[in-house]
Amino acid sequence: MTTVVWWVRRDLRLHDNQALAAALTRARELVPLFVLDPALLAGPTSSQRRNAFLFAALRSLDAALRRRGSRLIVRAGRPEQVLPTVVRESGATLVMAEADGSPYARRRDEAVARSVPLQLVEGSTLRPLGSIRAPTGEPYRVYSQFRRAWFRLPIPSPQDILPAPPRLPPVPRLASEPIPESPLAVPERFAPSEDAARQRLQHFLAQGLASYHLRRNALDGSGSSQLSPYFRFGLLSVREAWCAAARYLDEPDAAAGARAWLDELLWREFYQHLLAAWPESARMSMQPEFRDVAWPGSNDALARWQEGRTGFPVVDAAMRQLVSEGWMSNRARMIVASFLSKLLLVDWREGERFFRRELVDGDLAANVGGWQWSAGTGTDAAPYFRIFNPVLQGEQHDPNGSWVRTWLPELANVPREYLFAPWRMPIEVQLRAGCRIGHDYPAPIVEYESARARALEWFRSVRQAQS
DNA sequence: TAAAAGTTAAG
DNA sequence: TTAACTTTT
Ligand SMILES: Cc1cc2nc3c(=O)[nH]c(=O)nc-3n(C[C@H](O)[C@H](O)[C@H](O)COP(=O)(O)OP(=O)(O)OC[C@H]3O[C@@H](n4cnc5c(N)ncnc54)[C@H](O)[C@@H]3O)c2cc1C
Repeated sequence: MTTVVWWVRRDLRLHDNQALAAALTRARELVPLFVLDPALLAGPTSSQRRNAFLFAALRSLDAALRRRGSRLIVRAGRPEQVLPTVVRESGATLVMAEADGSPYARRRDEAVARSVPLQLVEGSTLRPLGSIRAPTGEPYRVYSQFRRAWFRLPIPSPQDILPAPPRLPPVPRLASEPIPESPLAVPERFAPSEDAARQRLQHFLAQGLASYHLRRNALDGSGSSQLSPYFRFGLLSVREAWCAAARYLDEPDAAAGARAWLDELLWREFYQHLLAAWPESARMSMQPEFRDVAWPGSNDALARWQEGRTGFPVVDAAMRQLVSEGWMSNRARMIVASFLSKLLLVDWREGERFFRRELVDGDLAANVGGWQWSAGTGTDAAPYFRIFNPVLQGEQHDPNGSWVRTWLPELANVPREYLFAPWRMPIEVQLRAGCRIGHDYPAPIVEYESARARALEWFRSVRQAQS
Protein backbone atom coordinates (compact mmCIF):
# COMPACT_ATOMS: atom_id res chain seq x y z
CA MET A 1 0.00 0.00 0.00
CA THR A 2 1.58 3.28 -1.09
CA THR A 3 0.45 6.43 0.60
CA VAL A 4 1.37 9.74 -1.00
CA VAL A 5 0.93 13.26 0.35
CA TRP A 6 -0.18 15.84 -2.21
CA TRP A 7 0.99 19.04 -0.55
CA VAL A 8 -1.16 21.87 -1.92
CA ARG A 9 0.41 25.33 -1.85
CA ARG A 10 -0.36 27.54 -4.84
CA ASP A 11 -2.08 24.92 -6.98
CA LEU A 12 -5.64 24.83 -5.70
CA ARG A 13 -7.00 22.92 -8.67
CA LEU A 14 -7.77 19.45 -9.94
CA HIS A 15 -7.47 20.21 -13.67
CA ASP A 16 -4.03 20.10 -15.26
CA ASN A 17 -2.23 19.63 -11.98
CA GLN A 18 1.09 17.93 -12.57
CA ALA A 19 1.86 17.47 -8.90
CA LEU A 20 -1.47 15.77 -8.30
CA ALA A 21 -1.06 13.60 -11.39
CA ALA A 22 2.43 12.55 -10.32
CA ALA A 23 1.11 11.68 -6.87
CA LEU A 24 -1.69 9.62 -8.36
CA THR A 25 0.61 7.41 -10.41
CA ARG A 26 1.92 5.97 -7.14
CA ALA A 27 -0.83 6.44 -4.61
CA ARG A 28 -3.17 3.78 -3.30
CA GLU A 29 -3.97 6.28 -0.58
CA LEU A 30 -3.70 10.04 -1.14
CA VAL A 31 -3.42 12.73 1.49
CA PRO A 32 -4.36 16.14 0.02
CA LEU A 33 -2.72 18.42 2.57
CA PHE A 34 -2.79 22.15 3.11
CA VAL A 35 -0.55 23.64 5.77
CA LEU A 36 -1.68 26.87 7.43
CA ASP A 37 1.79 28.37 7.66
CA PRO A 38 1.95 31.25 10.14
CA ALA A 39 4.89 32.74 8.26
CA LEU A 40 2.64 33.21 5.22
CA LEU A 41 -0.72 33.85 6.86
CA ALA A 42 0.37 36.25 9.56
CA GLY A 43 3.87 37.35 8.56
CA PRO A 44 4.95 40.78 7.40
CA THR A 45 4.01 40.01 3.79
CA SER A 46 0.63 38.51 4.60
CA SER A 47 -2.66 39.96 3.51
CA GLN A 48 -6.12 39.60 5.01
CA ARG A 49 -7.55 40.10 1.56
CA ARG A 50 -5.61 37.20 0.10
CA ASN A 51 -6.25 35.06 3.16
CA ALA A 52 -9.98 35.56 2.68
CA PHE A 53 -9.74 34.39 -0.92
CA LEU A 54 -7.43 31.51 -0.01
CA PHE A 55 -9.62 30.18 2.79
CA ALA A 56 -12.73 30.30 0.62
CA ALA A 57 -10.88 28.62 -2.24
CA LEU A 58 -9.69 25.89 0.14
CA ARG A 59 -13.30 25.26 1.13
CA SER A 60 -14.32 24.81 -2.48
CA LEU A 61 -11.29 22.59 -3.13
CA ASP A 62 -12.32 20.44 -0.18
CA ALA A 63 -15.84 20.19 -1.61
CA ALA A 64 -14.47 19.18 -5.02
CA LEU A 65 -12.25 16.55 -3.37
CA ARG A 66 -15.20 15.16 -1.42
CA ARG A 67 -17.21 14.80 -4.60
CA ARG A 68 -14.40 12.51 -5.77
CA GLY A 69 -14.18 10.43 -2.63
CA SER A 70 -11.36 12.38 -1.01
CA ARG A 71 -11.04 15.37 1.33
CA LEU A 72 -8.61 18.08 2.30
CA ILE A 73 -6.48 17.61 5.40
CA VAL A 74 -5.67 20.96 6.99
CA ARG A 75 -2.95 21.45 9.58
CA ALA A 76 -1.61 24.61 11.16
CA GLY A 77 2.07 25.03 11.92
CA ARG A 78 5.47 25.42 10.40
CA PRO A 79 5.77 23.13 7.37
CA GLU A 80 9.09 21.67 8.50
CA GLN A 81 7.26 20.38 11.57
CA VAL A 82 3.84 19.60 10.07
CA LEU A 83 5.07 17.56 7.09
CA PRO A 84 7.08 15.02 9.15
CA THR A 85 4.10 14.65 11.48
CA VAL A 86 1.63 13.98 8.68
CA VAL A 87 4.06 11.64 6.93
CA ARG A 88 4.50 9.68 10.17
CA GLU A 89 0.78 9.56 10.98
CA SER A 90 -0.21 8.48 7.46
CA GLY A 91 2.71 6.21 6.72
CA ALA A 92 3.32 8.12 3.50
CA THR A 93 6.45 7.34 1.53
CA LEU A 94 6.37 10.36 -0.74
CA VAL A 95 5.34 14.02 -0.71
CA MET A 96 4.52 15.62 -4.06
CA ALA A 97 4.15 19.36 -4.52
CA GLU A 98 4.15 21.99 -7.23
CA ALA A 99 7.41 23.96 -7.27
CA ASP A 100 7.19 27.58 -6.13
CA GLY A 101 10.06 29.87 -7.06
CA SER A 102 9.54 32.61 -4.49
CA PRO A 103 12.44 33.07 -2.09
CA TYR A 104 10.51 32.05 1.02
CA ALA A 105 9.05 28.96 -0.66
CA ARG A 106 12.47 27.81 -1.77
CA ARG A 107 13.93 28.10 1.71
CA ARG A 108 10.87 26.38 3.16
CA ASP A 109 11.02 23.49 0.70
CA GLU A 110 14.73 22.99 1.30
CA ALA A 111 14.07 22.72 5.01
CA VAL A 112 11.16 20.33 4.54
CA ALA A 113 13.10 18.15 2.12
CA ARG A 114 15.67 17.51 4.84
CA SER A 115 13.14 15.52 6.84
CA VAL A 116 10.64 14.06 4.34
CA PRO A 117 10.90 12.63 0.80
CA LEU A 118 9.71 15.75 -1.02
CA GLN A 119 9.45 15.81 -4.81
CA LEU A 120 8.73 19.07 -6.60
CA VAL A 121 6.93 19.16 -9.93
CA GLU A 122 6.49 22.03 -12.37
CA GLY A 123 3.21 23.76 -12.97
CA SER A 124 3.18 27.35 -11.71
CA THR A 125 4.91 28.54 -14.88
CA LEU A 126 4.81 27.55 -18.53
CA ARG A 127 8.39 26.37 -18.51
CA PRO A 128 10.52 25.36 -15.53
CA LEU A 129 12.13 28.22 -13.61
CA GLY A 130 15.74 28.56 -14.59
CA SER A 131 15.27 26.80 -17.90
CA ILE A 132 15.30 29.90 -20.11
CA ARG A 133 18.91 30.99 -20.43
CA ALA A 134 21.15 32.81 -22.84
CA PRO A 135 23.86 30.73 -24.54
CA THR A 136 26.24 32.02 -21.84
CA GLY A 137 24.08 30.32 -19.22
CA GLU A 138 22.88 33.65 -17.82
CA PRO A 139 19.17 34.14 -17.20
CA TYR A 140 17.63 36.90 -19.29
CA ARG A 141 17.05 40.34 -17.83
CA VAL A 142 15.36 41.83 -20.87
CA TYR A 143 11.83 40.81 -21.79
CA SER A 144 12.19 40.87 -25.56
CA GLN A 145 15.20 38.57 -25.39
CA PHE A 146 13.48 36.28 -22.92
CA ARG A 147 10.46 36.11 -25.20
CA ARG A 148 12.54 35.29 -28.27
CA ALA A 149 14.35 32.51 -26.44
CA TRP A 150 11.07 31.22 -25.01
CA PHE A 151 9.57 30.76 -28.47
CA ARG A 152 12.63 28.87 -29.67
CA LEU A 153 11.79 26.13 -27.17
CA PRO A 154 8.84 23.77 -27.57
CA ILE A 155 5.65 25.59 -26.58
CA PRO A 156 2.94 23.97 -24.45
CA SER A 157 0.72 21.65 -26.40
CA PRO A 158 -2.94 20.78 -25.81
CA GLN A 159 -1.96 17.12 -25.60
CA ASP A 160 -0.06 17.86 -22.38
CA ILE A 161 -3.14 19.13 -20.56
CA LEU A 162 -4.17 16.78 -17.77
CA PRO A 163 -7.87 16.22 -17.12
CA ALA A 164 -9.22 16.41 -13.60
CA PRO A 165 -9.23 12.91 -12.11
CA PRO A 166 -12.83 11.66 -11.95
CA ARG A 167 -12.21 9.76 -8.70
CA LEU A 168 -9.50 9.94 -6.10
CA PRO A 169 -7.97 7.30 -3.82
CA PRO A 170 -9.15 7.15 -0.22
CA VAL A 171 -7.64 9.33 2.49
CA PRO A 172 -6.21 7.53 5.53
CA ARG A 173 -7.72 8.36 8.94
CA LEU A 174 -6.14 11.66 9.88
CA ALA A 175 -7.17 14.59 11.99
CA SER A 176 -7.86 17.83 10.17
CA GLU A 177 -8.26 21.32 11.52
CA PRO A 178 -11.00 23.65 10.35
CA ILE A 179 -10.25 26.10 7.59
CA PRO A 180 -10.18 29.49 9.32
CA GLU A 181 -12.91 32.05 8.87
CA SER A 182 -11.68 35.32 7.49
CA PRO A 183 -12.70 38.62 9.05
CA LEU A 184 -12.64 40.12 5.57
CA ALA A 185 -15.10 39.28 2.80
CA VAL A 186 -13.95 37.81 -0.50
CA PRO A 187 -14.28 40.51 -3.18
CA GLU A 188 -17.47 39.87 -5.14
CA ARG A 189 -15.55 40.15 -8.37
CA PHE A 190 -13.74 36.88 -7.71
CA ALA A 191 -15.83 33.83 -6.86
CA PRO A 192 -13.30 31.59 -5.07
CA SER A 193 -13.60 28.27 -6.87
CA GLU A 194 -11.91 26.35 -9.64
CA ASP A 195 -15.23 26.14 -11.50
CA ALA A 196 -15.60 29.91 -11.40
CA ALA A 197 -12.06 30.31 -12.72
CA ARG A 198 -12.72 27.94 -15.60
CA GLN A 199 -16.00 29.62 -16.44
CA ARG A 200 -14.34 33.00 -16.46
CA LEU A 201 -11.66 31.75 -18.82
CA GLN A 202 -14.29 30.36 -21.20
CA HIS A 203 -16.26 33.57 -21.02
CA PHE A 204 -13.17 35.65 -21.74
CA LEU A 205 -12.14 33.48 -24.67
CA ALA A 206 -15.59 33.78 -26.17
CA GLN A 207 -16.28 37.44 -25.39
CA GLY A 208 -13.07 39.30 -24.61
CA LEU A 209 -10.08 37.74 -26.31
CA ALA A 210 -10.69 38.99 -29.85
CA SER A 211 -10.79 42.63 -28.74
CA TYR A 212 -8.22 42.32 -25.95
CA HIS A 213 -5.52 44.25 -27.79
CA LEU A 214 -7.94 47.14 -28.24
CA ARG A 215 -9.67 47.13 -24.86
CA ARG A 216 -7.06 45.92 -22.38
CA ASN A 217 -6.20 49.42 -21.24
CA ALA A 218 -9.69 50.33 -20.07
CA LEU A 219 -9.28 51.70 -16.55
CA ASP A 220 -12.32 49.82 -15.28
CA GLY A 221 -10.64 46.53 -16.21
CA SER A 222 -13.51 45.45 -18.47
CA GLY A 223 -11.13 44.72 -21.34
CA SER A 224 -8.97 42.10 -19.63
CA SER A 225 -9.63 38.60 -18.34
CA GLN A 226 -9.67 39.36 -14.60
CA LEU A 227 -8.11 35.98 -13.98
CA SER A 228 -5.13 37.13 -11.94
CA PRO A 229 -6.22 35.84 -8.49
CA TYR A 230 -6.92 32.46 -10.05
CA PHE A 231 -3.46 32.26 -11.55
CA ARG A 232 -2.00 33.56 -8.29
CA PHE A 233 -3.39 30.66 -6.28
CA GLY A 234 -3.36 28.14 -9.11
CA LEU A 235 -7.12 27.67 -9.39
CA LEU A 236 -6.36 27.81 -13.08
CA SER A 237 -3.35 26.31 -14.85
CA VAL A 238 -1.42 28.85 -16.95
CA ARG A 239 -0.48 26.07 -19.30
CA GLU A 240 -4.12 25.22 -19.91
CA ALA A 241 -5.01 28.89 -20.36
CA TRP A 242 -2.14 29.29 -22.81
CA CYS A 243 -3.29 26.37 -24.94
CA ALA A 244 -6.90 27.49 -24.86
CA ALA A 245 -5.99 30.99 -26.07
CA ALA A 246 -3.43 29.78 -28.61
CA ARG A 247 -6.19 28.01 -30.52
CA TYR A 248 -7.47 31.45 -31.54
CA LEU A 249 -4.21 32.40 -33.26
CA ASP A 250 -5.53 30.89 -36.49
CA GLU A 251 -8.80 32.80 -36.41
CA PRO A 252 -8.32 36.03 -38.35
CA ASP A 253 -10.75 37.97 -36.14
CA ALA A 254 -9.21 36.85 -32.89
CA ALA A 255 -5.52 36.45 -33.73
CA ALA A 256 -4.41 39.96 -32.75
CA GLY A 257 -6.18 39.76 -29.40
CA ALA A 258 -4.88 36.28 -28.74
CA ARG A 259 -1.31 37.33 -29.52
CA ALA A 260 -1.56 40.27 -27.12
CA TRP A 261 -3.01 38.15 -24.33
CA LEU A 262 -0.43 35.37 -24.72
CA ASP A 263 2.16 38.10 -24.51
CA GLU A 264 0.83 39.09 -21.08
CA LEU A 265 1.08 35.49 -19.92
CA LEU A 266 4.69 35.70 -21.04
CA TRP A 267 5.25 38.86 -18.97
CA ARG A 268 4.03 36.87 -16.01
CA GLU A 269 6.39 34.08 -16.97
CA PHE A 270 9.27 36.56 -17.38
CA TYR A 271 8.82 38.05 -13.92
CA GLN A 272 8.53 34.63 -12.28
CA HIS A 273 11.80 33.57 -13.91
CA LEU A 274 13.41 36.91 -13.08
CA LEU A 275 12.65 36.68 -9.36
CA ALA A 276 13.80 33.06 -9.25
CA ALA A 277 17.10 34.11 -10.83
CA TRP A 278 17.52 37.29 -8.74
CA PRO A 279 15.72 36.84 -5.42
CA GLU A 280 17.44 39.98 -4.12
CA SER A 281 15.44 42.05 -6.64
CA ALA A 282 12.53 41.82 -4.21
CA ARG A 283 14.43 44.05 -1.80
CA MET A 284 16.67 46.19 -3.96
CA SER A 285 16.62 47.98 -7.26
CA MET A 286 18.04 45.98 -10.13
CA GLN A 287 19.82 49.10 -11.38
CA PRO A 288 22.70 49.59 -8.95
CA GLU A 289 22.64 53.41 -8.98
CA PHE A 290 19.31 53.34 -7.14
CA ARG A 291 20.40 50.98 -4.37
CA ASP A 292 21.85 53.44 -1.91
CA VAL A 293 19.89 56.57 -2.68
CA ALA A 294 17.34 58.08 -0.35
CA TRP A 295 14.14 58.79 -2.24
CA PRO A 296 13.07 62.33 -1.36
CA GLY A 297 9.32 61.62 -1.14
CA SER A 298 7.67 62.16 2.27
CA ASN A 299 5.68 59.83 4.49
CA ASP A 300 2.79 62.23 4.21
CA ALA A 301 2.80 61.88 0.44
CA LEU A 302 2.86 58.11 0.80
CA ALA A 303 -0.09 58.22 3.21
CA ARG A 304 -2.16 60.41 0.92
CA TRP A 305 -1.44 58.11 -2.00
CA GLN A 306 -2.47 55.08 0.07
CA GLU A 307 -5.68 56.75 1.20
CA GLY A 308 -6.63 57.87 -2.29
CA ARG A 309 -6.49 61.57 -1.37
CA THR A 310 -3.93 62.94 -3.84
CA GLY A 311 -6.44 65.22 -5.53
CA PHE A 312 -5.86 63.49 -8.89
CA PRO A 313 -9.11 61.61 -9.59
CA VAL A 314 -7.59 58.85 -11.68
CA VAL A 315 -5.03 58.07 -8.97
CA ASP A 316 -7.55 58.31 -6.13
CA ALA A 317 -10.15 56.16 -7.89
CA ALA A 318 -7.52 53.48 -8.46
CA MET A 319 -6.32 53.51 -4.86
CA ARG A 320 -9.85 53.34 -3.50
CA GLN A 321 -10.68 50.44 -5.79
CA LEU A 322 -7.50 48.72 -4.61
CA VAL A 323 -8.41 49.02 -0.95
CA SER A 324 -12.05 48.22 -1.49
CA GLU A 325 -11.85 45.34 -3.97
CA GLY A 326 -8.25 44.17 -3.78
CA TRP A 327 -7.90 44.55 -7.52
CA MET A 328 -7.41 47.11 -10.24
CA SER A 329 -6.62 47.08 -13.93
CA ASN A 330 -3.07 46.96 -15.23
CA ARG A 331 -3.45 50.49 -16.57
CA ALA A 332 -4.47 51.77 -13.14
CA ARG A 333 -1.51 49.99 -11.54
CA MET A 334 0.91 51.58 -13.97
CA ILE A 335 -0.52 55.05 -13.43
CA VAL A 336 -0.44 54.95 -9.62
CA ALA A 337 3.00 53.33 -9.59
CA SER A 338 4.36 56.01 -11.88
CA PHE A 339 2.66 58.65 -9.73
CA LEU A 340 4.17 57.44 -6.46
CA SER A 341 7.67 56.73 -7.68
CA LYS A 342 8.05 59.63 -10.10
CA LEU A 343 5.70 62.49 -9.30
CA LEU A 344 5.96 61.92 -5.53
CA LEU A 345 9.50 60.42 -5.56
CA VAL A 346 8.63 57.82 -2.92
CA ASP A 347 10.73 54.63 -2.84
CA TRP A 348 9.03 52.04 -5.06
CA ARG A 349 9.40 49.46 -2.28
CA GLU A 350 6.81 51.34 -0.21
CA GLY A 351 4.34 51.06 -3.06
CA GLU A 352 5.23 47.44 -3.63
CA ARG A 353 4.62 46.64 0.01
CA PHE A 354 1.26 48.38 0.03
CA PHE A 355 0.16 46.65 -3.16
CA ARG A 356 1.23 43.31 -1.78
CA ARG A 357 -0.85 43.87 1.31
CA GLU A 358 -3.98 44.94 -0.57
CA LEU A 359 -4.02 42.97 -3.83
CA VAL A 360 -6.00 39.75 -3.90
CA ASP A 361 -3.67 38.70 -6.74
CA GLY A 362 -0.62 40.08 -4.91
CA ASP A 363 2.39 38.07 -5.99
CA LEU A 364 5.99 38.88 -5.14
CA ALA A 365 7.38 38.25 -8.63
CA ALA A 366 4.71 40.10 -10.62
CA ASN A 367 4.49 42.93 -8.12
CA VAL A 368 8.21 43.56 -7.81
CA GLY A 369 8.48 43.26 -11.57
CA GLY A 370 5.67 45.74 -12.11
CA TRP A 371 7.08 48.20 -9.60
CA GLN A 372 10.66 48.06 -10.80
CA TRP A 373 9.39 48.49 -14.33
CA SER A 374 7.22 51.46 -13.39
CA ALA A 375 9.81 53.19 -11.22
CA GLY A 376 12.49 52.72 -13.85
CA THR A 377 14.79 50.81 -11.51
CA GLY A 378 14.47 47.44 -13.25
CA THR A 379 16.85 46.08 -15.84
CA ASP A 380 14.16 46.18 -18.51
CA ALA A 381 12.13 49.08 -17.21
CA ALA A 382 10.29 52.13 -18.39
CA PRO A 383 12.92 54.84 -19.00
CA TYR A 384 13.05 57.49 -16.27
CA PHE A 385 11.48 60.11 -18.49
CA ARG A 386 8.36 58.03 -19.11
CA ILE A 387 6.00 59.77 -16.72
CA PHE A 388 2.25 59.27 -16.90
CA ASN A 389 0.07 62.35 -16.87
CA PRO A 390 -2.94 61.29 -14.76
CA VAL A 391 -5.21 63.80 -16.49
CA LEU A 392 -4.40 62.58 -19.99
CA GLN A 393 -4.56 58.95 -18.88
CA GLY A 394 -8.09 59.53 -17.63
CA GLU A 395 -9.13 61.19 -20.87
CA GLN A 396 -7.74 58.29 -22.86
CA HIS A 397 -8.68 55.26 -20.81
CA ASP A 398 -11.84 56.25 -18.95
CA PRO A 399 -13.33 58.45 -21.66
CA ASN A 400 -16.83 58.73 -20.25
CA GLY A 401 -15.56 59.02 -16.68
CA SER A 402 -17.78 56.29 -15.30
CA TRP A 403 -14.94 54.44 -13.58
CA VAL A 404 -13.71 57.55 -11.79
CA ARG A 405 -17.24 58.42 -10.69
CA THR A 406 -17.79 54.87 -9.41
CA TRP A 407 -14.94 55.18 -6.96
CA LEU A 408 -15.17 58.89 -6.15
CA PRO A 409 -18.76 59.67 -5.26
CA GLU A 410 -17.76 63.18 -4.22
CA LEU A 411 -17.20 63.91 -7.92
CA ALA A 412 -20.62 62.64 -8.95
CA ASN A 413 -21.84 66.02 -10.21
CA VAL A 414 -18.55 67.39 -11.50
CA PRO A 415 -18.95 68.15 -15.23
CA ARG A 416 -17.15 65.73 -17.51
CA GLU A 417 -14.78 68.40 -18.83
CA TYR A 418 -13.34 68.92 -15.32
CA LEU A 419 -13.59 65.34 -14.08
CA PHE A 420 -9.92 64.42 -14.39
CA ALA A 421 -8.67 67.84 -13.24
CA PRO A 422 -11.34 69.16 -10.88
CA TRP A 423 -9.06 71.88 -9.47
CA ARG A 424 -9.60 73.70 -12.75
CA MET A 425 -13.27 74.20 -11.94
CA PRO A 426 -14.15 77.85 -11.44
CA ILE A 427 -15.56 78.39 -7.98
CA GLU A 428 -19.13 78.74 -9.19
CA VAL A 429 -18.87 75.38 -10.98
CA GLN A 430 -17.51 73.84 -7.78
CA LEU A 431 -20.49 75.16 -5.85
CA ARG A 432 -22.97 73.96 -8.44
CA ALA A 433 -21.32 70.52 -8.47
CA GLY A 434 -21.37 70.33 -4.67
CA CYS A 435 -17.62 69.75 -4.76
CA ARG A 436 -15.43 72.45 -3.31
CA ILE A 437 -11.76 71.73 -3.91
CA GLY A 438 -9.88 71.52 -0.62
CA HIS A 439 -13.14 70.85 1.17
CA ASP A 440 -15.20 68.08 -0.46
CA TYR A 441 -12.28 66.78 -2.51
CA PRO A 442 -8.54 67.41 -1.89
CA ALA A 443 -6.54 69.99 -3.74
CA PRO A 444 -3.84 68.31 -5.85
CA ILE A 445 -0.92 67.11 -3.75
CA VAL A 446 1.54 68.38 -6.36
CA GLU A 447 1.40 70.68 -9.31
CA TYR A 448 1.87 68.29 -12.21
CA GLU A 449 4.26 70.30 -14.37
CA SER A 450 6.69 71.12 -11.59
CA ALA A 451 6.49 67.61 -10.10
CA ARG A 452 7.37 66.22 -13.50
CA ALA A 453 10.32 68.61 -13.82
CA ARG A 454 11.47 67.69 -10.31
CA ALA A 455 11.30 63.98 -11.17
CA LEU A 456 13.30 64.39 -14.36
CA GLU A 457 15.93 66.36 -12.46
CA TRP A 458 16.16 63.84 -9.60
CA PHE A 459 16.39 60.78 -11.83
CA ARG A 460 18.96 62.51 -14.01
CA SER A 461 21.07 63.37 -10.98
CA VAL A 462 20.96 59.81 -9.60
CA ARG A 463 22.05 58.36 -12.91
CA GLN A 464 24.76 60.96 -13.33
CA ALA A 465 26.14 60.48 -9.82
CA GLN A 466 26.90 56.89 -10.70
CA SER A 467 28.32 57.19 -14.17
C1' DT B 1 2.80 50.13 -21.85
C1' DA B 2 4.56 58.67 -22.15
C1' DA B 3 4.46 63.23 -22.76
C1' DA B 4 6.27 67.64 -23.92
C1' DA B 5 8.72 70.44 -26.94
C1' DG B 6 10.20 71.42 -31.33
C1' DT B 7 9.69 71.38 -36.51
C1' DT B 8 7.38 71.40 -40.84
C1' DA B 9 3.92 72.28 -44.03
C1' DA B 10 -0.75 72.63 -45.60
C1' DG B 11 -4.49 75.98 -45.47
C1' DT C 1 -3.56 78.18 -37.01
C1' DT C 2 -3.14 73.51 -36.54
C1' DA C 3 -2.36 68.80 -37.62
C1' DA C 4 1.31 65.62 -38.43
C1' DC C 5 5.65 64.23 -37.52
C1' DT C 6 10.25 64.28 -35.04
C1' DT C 7 13.19 65.00 -31.16
C1' DT C 8 14.03 65.36 -26.35
C1' DT C 9 13.41 64.35 -21.56
C1 LIG D 1 2.95 48.13 -10.36
C2 LIG D 1 2.34 46.81 -10.79
C3 LIG D 1 2.13 45.80 -9.86
C4 LIG D 1 1.57 44.59 -10.25
N1 LIG D 1 1.37 43.62 -9.31
C5 LIG D 1 0.84 42.44 -9.67
C6 LIG D 1 0.65 41.40 -8.72
O1 LIG D 1 0.96 41.55 -7.53
N2 LIG D 1 0.10 40.23 -9.13
C7 LIG D 1 -0.24 40.04 -10.44
O2 LIG D 1 -0.73 38.96 -10.77
N3 LIG D 1 -0.05 40.99 -11.37
C8 LIG D 1 0.48 42.18 -11.02
N4 LIG D 1 0.67 43.15 -11.98
C9 LIG D 1 0.44 42.81 -13.40
C10 LIG D 1 -0.95 43.12 -13.97
O3 LIG D 1 -1.32 44.43 -13.64
C11 LIG D 1 -2.02 42.16 -13.49
O4 LIG D 1 -1.60 40.84 -13.62
C12 LIG D 1 -3.30 42.33 -14.30
O5 LIG D 1 -3.76 43.64 -14.19
C13 LIG D 1 -4.36 41.35 -13.84
O6 LIG D 1 -5.54 41.54 -14.57
P1 LIG D 1 -6.06 40.45 -15.59
O7 LIG D 1 -6.08 39.13 -14.95
O8 LIG D 1 -7.35 40.95 -16.13
O9 LIG D 1 -4.93 40.49 -16.69
P2 LIG D 1 -4.91 40.09 -18.25
O10 LIG D 1 -4.56 41.32 -18.99
O11 LIG D 1 -6.14 39.39 -18.66
O12 LIG D 1 -3.66 39.10 -18.34
C14 LIG D 1 -3.76 37.71 -18.11
C15 LIG D 1 -2.81 37.27 -17.01
O13 LIG D 1 -1.47 37.53 -17.38
C16 LIG D 1 -0.73 37.92 -16.23
N5 LIG D 1 -0.26 39.28 -16.44
C17 LIG D 1 -0.84 40.25 -17.20
N6 LIG D 1 -0.10 41.35 -17.22
C18 LIG D 1 0.97 41.11 -16.47
C19 LIG D 1 2.12 41.87 -16.11
N7 LIG D 1 2.30 43.13 -16.55
N8 LIG D 1 3.03 41.30 -15.30
C20 LIG D 1 2.87 40.04 -14.86
N9 LIG D 1 1.81 39.27 -15.16
C21 LIG D 1 0.88 39.80 -15.96
C22 LIG D 1 -1.67 37.86 -15.06
O14 LIG D 1 -1.52 36.62 -14.43
C23 LIG D 1 -3.03 37.99 -15.71
O15 LIG D 1 -4.06 37.40 -14.95
C24 LIG D 1 1.22 44.37 -11.60
C25 LIG D 1 1.44 45.40 -12.53
C26 LIG D 1 1.97 46.61 -12.14
C27 LIG D 1 2.19 47.70 -13.15
